[in-house]
Amino acid sequence: MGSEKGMALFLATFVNKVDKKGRVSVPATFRATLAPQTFAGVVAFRSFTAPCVEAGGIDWMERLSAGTDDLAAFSAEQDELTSLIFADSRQLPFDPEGRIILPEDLMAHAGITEAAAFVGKGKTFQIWEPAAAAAVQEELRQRAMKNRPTLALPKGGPA
Amino acid sequence: MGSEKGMALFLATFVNKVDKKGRVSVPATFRATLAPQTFAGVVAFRSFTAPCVEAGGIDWMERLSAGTDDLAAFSAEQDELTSLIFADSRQLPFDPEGRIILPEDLMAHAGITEAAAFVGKGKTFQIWEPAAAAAVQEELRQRAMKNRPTLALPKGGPA
DNA sequence: CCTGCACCCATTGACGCCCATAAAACACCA
DNA sequence: TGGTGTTTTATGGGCGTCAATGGGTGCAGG
Repeated sequence: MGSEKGMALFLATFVNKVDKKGRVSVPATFRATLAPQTFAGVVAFRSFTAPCVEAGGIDWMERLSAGTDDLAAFSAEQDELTSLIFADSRQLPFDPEGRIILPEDLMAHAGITEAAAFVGKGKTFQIWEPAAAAAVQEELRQRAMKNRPTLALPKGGPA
Repeated sequence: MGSEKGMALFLATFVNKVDKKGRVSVPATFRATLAPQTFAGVVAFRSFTAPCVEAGGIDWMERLSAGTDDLAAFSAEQDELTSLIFADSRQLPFDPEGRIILPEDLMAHAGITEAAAFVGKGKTFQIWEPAAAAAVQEELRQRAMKNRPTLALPKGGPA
C-alpha cells in the first residue's frame, strides 16, 4: 500500500455511483493521498466559482485559514471569504469501505444525482456532475489548443 | 547501475506491442531513468498540441504543482491550469514486468491500436501510434535540413 | 417506537501479481 | 572472430486480490 513519502497529489478524474443512501466511494488513489491526514475523511464546501463541490483534506483547510488570516480583520473581503469557505464547509468522514455521504445541498449545488465525478486538481479536488465536468474539461481543452497557456516553473527539476 | 549524478534522459524511439489487456512494455532504458522517482510508474495525459500522449515521471507533476501553487487560490488562471494539467493526467503504475496499461481514451486520442511508439524527448517522452510518429519525425527532419534550427546552450558545461 | 446513520457482510468485475515462453542483447571463451 | 551460454527484455495468459457497489442490521436519539 501507499507508503510513499513525496507524492500527495490528486490526479485524474474518476466517476463513481451515488447509491440511494447518498453514499459515494472516494477513489482509492485519493484516499491514499488523504491517508496521512489527521482527519479520516474529506472536507468539502460549495464552490463559489463553478457548479461543483470544492474538496480536500483537513490540512488544506488550515492552509486556507492561513490565507484568510493575512487579510485585514473585519474587512469586507475577509468577512466574505471566511463565510463562503468556512461557514459552508463540512467534514465528511469515510465509512469502513472508504465512502462518504454527500449532503443534500452539496449535491443540489453541483446538480449531482446518480453519479459523481472526482476531478483531481493537484493539492485539492472537485466533485462534479459527470456530464458537466466532461463539458467543462472539453471546453478548456479546446481553448488550450489555441491559446497554449504557459506556467512559470521553479527551476532545477525535470521537464 | 543507474545512480549517476547527471540526470538521466529519455532518448531514442522504441516501438512495443499492445496486448489484449491494453498492456505495453515501457522500454527498459526509460524505466531506468524513472527508477529514482517516488512513484513506480509513469504519469501521462493527452497532448493538446499533437495526437499523442505526453508522459513523464511523478516528480515532473510535482514540479507543475509547485508552479500552480504560486498562483492565487480560486483565481481563474489557477483553476484553468490545474484542471488542464491534473484532471486529465493519470498515474500508470508498472506491473512486475515493467508494463503499463494504456487507458482507452489515451489510446483513442493517439490513434493507438496494436503497437505504441515511445519517443524520447529528453526529460519527458511521448507515446504515439508508430506510423504517425514516423511520419512526423520524417517531416521534422526534412524541415530541419532547410531551416537549420539553432540552440543556445548554457555555458560552462561539456561540449 | 420510528428514523437515521454507522458498521458489517456479500457480490462482481477489474486490475495487479505470478508464471511460463520467446526473443534479443551481452559476455565469455575457444 | 565466431560460436555458445547466460542474462535481460519483451510478450502472453491464468488467477488471486482488492476496489466499487448494494443491501442488511444494530445502536442511538428523538
